[in-house]
Amino acid sequence: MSASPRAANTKTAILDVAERLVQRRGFNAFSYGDVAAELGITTAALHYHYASKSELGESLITRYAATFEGALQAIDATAEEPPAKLAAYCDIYRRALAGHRMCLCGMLAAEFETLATPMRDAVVGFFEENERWVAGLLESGREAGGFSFAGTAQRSARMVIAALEGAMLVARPYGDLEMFDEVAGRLLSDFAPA
Amino acid sequence: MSASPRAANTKTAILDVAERLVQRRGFNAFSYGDVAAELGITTAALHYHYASKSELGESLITRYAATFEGALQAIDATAEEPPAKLAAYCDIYRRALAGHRMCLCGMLAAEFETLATPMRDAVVGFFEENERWVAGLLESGREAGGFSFAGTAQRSARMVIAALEGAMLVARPYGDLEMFDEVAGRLLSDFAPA
DNA sequence: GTCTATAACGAGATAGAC
DNA sequence: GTCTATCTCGTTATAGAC
Repeated sequence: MSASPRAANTKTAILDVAERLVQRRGFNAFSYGDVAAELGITTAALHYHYASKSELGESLITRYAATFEGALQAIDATAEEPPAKLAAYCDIYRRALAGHRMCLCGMLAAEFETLATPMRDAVVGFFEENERWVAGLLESGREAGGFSFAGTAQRSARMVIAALEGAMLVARPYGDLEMFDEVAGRLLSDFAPA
Repeated sequence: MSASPRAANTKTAILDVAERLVQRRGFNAFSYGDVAAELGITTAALHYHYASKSELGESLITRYAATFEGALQAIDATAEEPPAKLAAYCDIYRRALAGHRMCLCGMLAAEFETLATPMRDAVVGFFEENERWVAGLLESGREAGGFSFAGTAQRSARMVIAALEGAMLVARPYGDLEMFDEVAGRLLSDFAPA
């Protein structure tokens, strides 16, 4: 065993801890000290892997977006109908909330004005990609007859994402997963054909 | 600057500046120094008016909730029909977004885990009050025939608030007011009778 | 790759003069 | 009611030893 595999593990472990802290407390409310203490290393070691907090933030978003994209492709790969796929999409958000986490990019959207440009661009990119995917799903569902809605698919996609991000935001203070389910359930039934 | 006529209203001026900073940057990303510098006073003077940052935060939410409540009563006092009242409700959020601001309590909801108990309670109280008001409006609209929706009014009210908070959250990074309008417009048309 | 040590700064908060 | 001065602590970040 060389020393290299260990390095990759530490990098990943840092991302894991930082990701959870950002999703729960926000980017401006976690510190290198928090992450270092939890991993049993020093902040200096942390700076070896991620030179600056902004750099760590960029890596956080990049990995999160890639994981999210993977989840979307997994949904696409199922033989389910569009309504079931939309439900699966809602469930991605639900699982984060069940872990007392906000969507990473939803949290960063709140703190948007305090972020460096590279992080801002990455956050916007995440939402654009999601909007594109949801719009595609809605459109194919409308063509297949599983969905019914007025206006453009893009407009409805924005509604879906806004409602889900907002549901997480508001349900978390209540500590009420059922409140999220109510919003998601209502969202799904809104697209059901009459 | 020392002869500012604002001197007698320092407490209010502090709230004004702090409120804008929290709505734009978040509670954890503004400091006594930021507020003091903008007002041309020292942080020591600030501590005279608000002994701690948490105390300032509580006053911020209390005033915000009262102002919001006043806006709701103003809507109630109009002779408009429920759909027009719901549109007016959406417009409260829209005006904040036009000023590049998140809803104060939406921002604090993101930072919820980092807040002291009194601030948490005040944030939850704000959302409960809003949910109550919107549910009442939806119910009276359904009875009068201006609205049509399935399920309980409370459930639909949660959907409305989640969508509006989420629309603000997601639209702000884009700097796109029209994106908020799309979500709000879709929300309003969803409640229109078939 | 991780450590010790420390720099450099900003934060919230307090004491006491005016 | 506001000031100067100061305290204490936490933060990001760097230098250099191991």
